[in-house]
Amino acid sequence: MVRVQAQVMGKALASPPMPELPEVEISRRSFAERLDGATVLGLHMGKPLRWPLGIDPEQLLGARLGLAQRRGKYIWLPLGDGGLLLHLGMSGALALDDGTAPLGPHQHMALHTDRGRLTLTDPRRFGAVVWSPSLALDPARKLLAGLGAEPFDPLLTASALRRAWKGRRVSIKQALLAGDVVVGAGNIYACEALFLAGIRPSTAAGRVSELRCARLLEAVRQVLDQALQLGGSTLRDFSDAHGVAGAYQATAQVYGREGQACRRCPGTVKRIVQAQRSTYFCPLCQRP
DNA sequence: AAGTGGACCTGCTAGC
DNA sequence: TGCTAGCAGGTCCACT
Repeated sequence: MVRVQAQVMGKALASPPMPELPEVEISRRSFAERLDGATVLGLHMGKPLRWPLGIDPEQLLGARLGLAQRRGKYIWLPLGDGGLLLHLGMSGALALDDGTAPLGPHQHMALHTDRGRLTLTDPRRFGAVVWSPSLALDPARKLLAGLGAEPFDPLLTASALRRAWKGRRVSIKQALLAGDVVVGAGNIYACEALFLAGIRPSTAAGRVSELRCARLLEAVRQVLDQALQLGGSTLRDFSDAHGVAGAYQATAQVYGREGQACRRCPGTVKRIVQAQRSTYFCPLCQRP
């Protein structure tokens, strides 16, 4: 199991980065094909997660799993007549093993199948495992209803972003993070994408021109794609189902780099707080 | 309608 | 050294 110290420029991060879209997608890929068609032998739930499971695990015995899909940061795992909606919250990680090792204190879900055991390790328990009779019915319907477009959806365009954000007075950083227009950019990637696009995070979303929306969309795609290729950003909490840690974090341009030199210009990376979250940016590269 | 802030939770760290 | 307060963050929800 690969474990890399979480550090940036020699300085330990205050807290590990969280699962964002690339991490969720990598998790999904790491077990989806293996469990497609598997039979459930048992489902064990540990300490309460964000919501109750919503079904008696006994009712799932013998049910067949389908191919796991992703929508935003949610994973939909078809199961029997319905499915499980999974969310990794801020500290969750999925792992596939042979089911022989005893469960750790933070492993709050264990799905035993004839092809291995899928576990959710989630120390902070902001994650979720929820039964839903289908994607079109509650609770899945309600949870997925407010999600914006998938960032790699070819139908998503700069003019669509411009239209959606027109008149909105919240900052572009908060608008991006809200995920109601485009999903997938959490705090890290939102900061990184705005840096790449040269947009000041505090700029009102409604004041971002279509040209800059185009740059931002391009930047979001670039940042997420790079993270996917590098295996996700998290070095400590996150790992895929084989326990392989990600390497994106080392390439961060601004995130977690307050007071350090900008990698593009003579400026210094600044940190501000927006909606109770840290935002990192370069005041010289990123214009209002 | 749009925006704001609280709640959830626990590991880590800075500061006393 | 040992303790504690504060911070990190994704999402939903209640409230303005």
